[in-house]
Amino acid sequence: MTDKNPISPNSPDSDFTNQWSLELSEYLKFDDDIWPDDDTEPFVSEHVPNRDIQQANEFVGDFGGSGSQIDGSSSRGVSNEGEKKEIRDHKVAFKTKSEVEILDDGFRWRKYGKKMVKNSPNPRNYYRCSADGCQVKKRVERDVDDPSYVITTYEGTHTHPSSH
DNA sequence: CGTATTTGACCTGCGC
DNA sequence: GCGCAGGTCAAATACG
Repeated sequence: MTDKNPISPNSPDSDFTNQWSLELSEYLKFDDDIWPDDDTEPFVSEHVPNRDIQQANEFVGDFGGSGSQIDGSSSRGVSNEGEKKEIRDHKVAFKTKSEVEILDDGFRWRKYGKKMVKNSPNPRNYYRCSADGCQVKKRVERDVDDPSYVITTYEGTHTHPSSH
């Protein structure tokens, strides 16, 4: 990776600077709760000028696939400490139209895993916040029907200012 | 030199 | 009980 944006060679990057110059197509929500619409926003706060990503309204519940539920909370190995806090499982999935998955939302993400989903020929990337204490996780996967679309699933809530 | 990224291995949960 | 699917960690490597 020599470039930060390995996009198509013939695409005019005029609009593809390095921000969210894309259009939110669908907005998926999981769980009963959602981030506060006025505080501690996971991303796109004051860093992104193109903040036209307001509450869409496209509910897509079939994202979970067939029986595949998004779950990542499990006691690792020999854990027994009552770490079950009030931390709600803020699981939010965004379907964005972009050619790159490395969209800079103002936070630094460190890739910690790549897996291939059985329902898609596309790999799924797992990112985690680089900030200390920030246990926010991000999951990026390409759409099966529209490879031009990227499904980003955010898990958790940032607790530190964007150090970017 | 430090940080980010990579790939494979390994663990856990569920299903059959 | 084993296999599958999905998720996570860890060591090595690349790059700034």
